[in-house]
Parts: sequence; structure tokens; C-alpha cells
Amino acid sequence: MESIDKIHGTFEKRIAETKANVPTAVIKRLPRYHRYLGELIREGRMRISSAELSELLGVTASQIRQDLNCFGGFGQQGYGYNVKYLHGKIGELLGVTEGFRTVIVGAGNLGRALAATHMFERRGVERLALFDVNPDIIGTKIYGIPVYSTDELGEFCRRERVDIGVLTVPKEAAFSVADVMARAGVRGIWNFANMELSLPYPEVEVENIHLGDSLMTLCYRLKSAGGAEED
Amino acid sequence: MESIDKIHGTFEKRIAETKANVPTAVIKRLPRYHRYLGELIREGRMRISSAELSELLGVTASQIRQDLNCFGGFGQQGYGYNVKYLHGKIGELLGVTEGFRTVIVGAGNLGRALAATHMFERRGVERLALFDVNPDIIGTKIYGIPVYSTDELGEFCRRERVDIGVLTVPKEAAFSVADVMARAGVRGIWNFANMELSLPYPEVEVENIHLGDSLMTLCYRLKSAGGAEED
DNA sequence: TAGATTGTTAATCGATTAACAATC
DNA sequence: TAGATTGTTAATCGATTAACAATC
Repeated sequence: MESIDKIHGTFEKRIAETKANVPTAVIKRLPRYHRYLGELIREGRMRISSAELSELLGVTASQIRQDLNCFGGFGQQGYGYNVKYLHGKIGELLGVTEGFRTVIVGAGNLGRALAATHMFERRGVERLALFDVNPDIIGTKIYGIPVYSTDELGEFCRRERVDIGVLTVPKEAAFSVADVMARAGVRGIWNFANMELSLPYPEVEVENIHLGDSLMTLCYRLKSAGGAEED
Repeated sequence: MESIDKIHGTFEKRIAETKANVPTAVIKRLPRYHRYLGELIREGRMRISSAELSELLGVTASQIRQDLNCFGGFGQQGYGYNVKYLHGKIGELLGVTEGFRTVIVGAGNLGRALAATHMFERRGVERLALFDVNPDIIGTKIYGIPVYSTDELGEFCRRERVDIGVLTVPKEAAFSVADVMARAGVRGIWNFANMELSLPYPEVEVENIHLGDSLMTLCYRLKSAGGAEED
């Protein structure tokens, strides 16, 4: 079995630039690849072929190779892909090594649920604070995360160079809170309010979560039973 | 302005059957149409053209007409669409009139957050119970919803003819809990565990929510700033 | 009737799959 | 070297957009 370092050396010289326009369909699949590769690492797998990975994920091997090649050659002909290396590279693409900093605005049930998970840190995203309007909880900590007044949101984001704002406030407040953050240099909004948030700042990326829409999609499939599977 | 009843009469005779294979892309857009039409109703709008709706949603008018025509003619040439009527029809397609019954399994932070929302009832889905393994909360109510022991899950689902199971248990428990529900006649699983749940029962529909994947997608876009907008 | 706007067909675009030459 | 498997091009499939005839 060849030395991994040797293989990496070979890899490095072949890695091309990311293609100009990576299809959004590809980007949406990257986190899934990353998750499965993480599991393979835990299982102690060293290498994997696109064929084997395709069986695991239930997609075609062709698609996997095509997808990965949007970012340059991560594999090696005749060998396949080095699991750890590929996991690391996809992680880099997804920004886990960027040290993104985030705050959660809205310490209601959903905000608390997000404060309780390890979802952020597991992906290299640091949670700095919660913000809320309820004076009873301002100044306390929730799952170790300090809670501040929403009045301080803008100043905090600017001072702490917050990258991402998580929005779990009521729909009515979503826009104004997002606006405050955008003006304070926040570059990404993860929006759980049940609406499409659109901001007048094209440089700010918005990712909308629509749990209700997902529930309805499931209901549709239940109604027309025998329909299509999976998400 | 014509009587709405007259228009409905005209509509009814033209409504065709749902086309054999509705593209999943179309199904995913239906909840969004439904939401915006609900807002238009609240604003008192009676009718709308595909052109106007397209501007509101930021999609092409062509797509809206094409999408709606998968389910038959909901509009009227020269007039447009009757807002209330279209909202109702899409709601029917999405099962809001079916009276689906659901239970939430896992009364952790996310389970509680789901217990607190009005998301379900607003979409015609009834929440019957929470299930958990923690003896401290079994027998109590959370936001008015009774909490039972997970031991009783199967019997409860069978007896109460539960349609949908919401899974907010740890990843490790997800499969076995889903299996119990599927055997007890549950036809849909809304899965929040961070994994693709695949069950050996093809008749059971599974909708996976991957919050972590969504966060990573946002991080990707932040990294390659100037990239694609929206979800 | 004339004007408006749908429903629907045809054209375009993008994404997935298949095939195979390059190469480790 | 021979075998395996990638990277990549070409073919297929599906989804979106454009155009327009049907019709209210």
C-alpha cells in the first residue's frame, strides 16, 4: 500500500482551480459527500472508488466524479479517492477551516434548540452570542452562550466581526434585524422565519429554511401515495 | 366585475386530472405558491395574473402557468387566477384538508420547539402527542401536548391511526423508532436526525431535514463571495 | 367585439448519465 | 506491464423559458 504522503504529492500538482460557475445542484450535494466521508474515516477506511461511494449514497458514480471535478482532480486513476484527503478538501470548500463566527438572534424555542446543538462547532462555525428582547434572559447564559439585548446587536457584530447571523425571530422582525446585521458587516443570514428574506444588499448571502414547506411536501406525497421517494 | 360563483362554475368543468408524473421540482414550489396566495388573500386581493404573481415570487410567469397546469386549469383566459380559489386548490393538493395526524418523537429542544409552533395546525396537521424516554417528563404536557413513553409509541400509532411521525431523536435511535412507527401504520416520516433515513418499506414516505447541510451551503457561498444568490 | 391572459406546444437551457481515452 | 479507475467528452434526459393559438 502506497504512502499517503506520496499520493498527496501526486495529487497536489494536478489540482486545478475551481470552475467558474459551479452548478448549485453540485454545491447542495457537497455537504452530503462530506458527511459520508466523515463516517468512512470513523470506520477506518483509507480509500474509496466513485463506484463504491455511489452505492453508499445511492447516486451514480458518474455524478460523483463529475461533481468533484468541478473543483479539480481529487482522485487518482487506478486508485480512487483517499478518504481523509477528499474529506478535508470538501471541508475546505465548505469553509470549515475558515473559522466563521456567528450569532443567533431570537432565544425562543428554536433559538435555544440551536444553542444546544453541536452543529455549528462541528462544522467549524463559532457561536459567540444569543440576542433577544426578553429582559428576563438578557445577561444570562443559555447552554453556555451569553444572551445580550437585541439593542446591542449591531455594535456587537461590528466589534466582533460576525460573519453569519442566524435568524429565529418572528417573521415581522426578520427584515429589520437582518438589516441591522447587514449594515454591521454580517455577510450571511441563515433565516428560519417563514418567509423569503430579501435584502437590498446583493453582497449578503441569504439561506432560507422553510420547515413548513418541507412538511407540506411530505403531505403531498402522502396524499398521492405511490409517488416519488426521498427528498 | 363578474360573480365569483360564476367563474368557479366555469372553472370546474375545465379542471383536468393531475398529470401522471408531476416533476418533483414542481411539487417543491407548491408550498411557496400557497404561502404567497395566503398573503394575497389577507391583503384582500381577489384575482391575480401569472405575470403579477411571477413578479412577486421572482420566477417566470411561464413557470407558474406550466406548474399549475400539471394539475389542470385553475385559471381563466383573459382574467387570470382567482386568488381564493387557487389558494384552496393548491391547499387541497398539499393535503391541508386531509386532516393528517402526527406525533413528535423526541421531546428535546427541537421537539419542544416543534411543540410550541403553530406550523402544524396552520397546515391542517393535528399533533396528538409527544414521545420521550425521559421519565421526568412522561405524563406531563408540553405546550398542551401530552408526553408519553416511547414504549407506547407503536400501540398509540396503531390505535390513533397516526399518519405522520416527526423524528427529533438522536441519530442512533432514529431507525428503530421509525421502524416501530412504520410497522404501526405510519405512512410518512419527517426526519430531523442528521442522516438519510432509509426504511425497508417502500410505501413509507420519508422527508429528511438536514439543517447542517443548509448551514454548510451558506458557508460555501460566503467563501466564494459573489457567487449565486438565494436557496 | 377587442383586449387580456391562459393553456400548451416548441425551443432552449442545464443537469445527469454513459462511454472511453488518459494515466496511475 | 496489466488492471483499475479517474477525468472528461459526448449523448440523454428533464426542467425552464419563449411563443402563440385558444378562449374568456
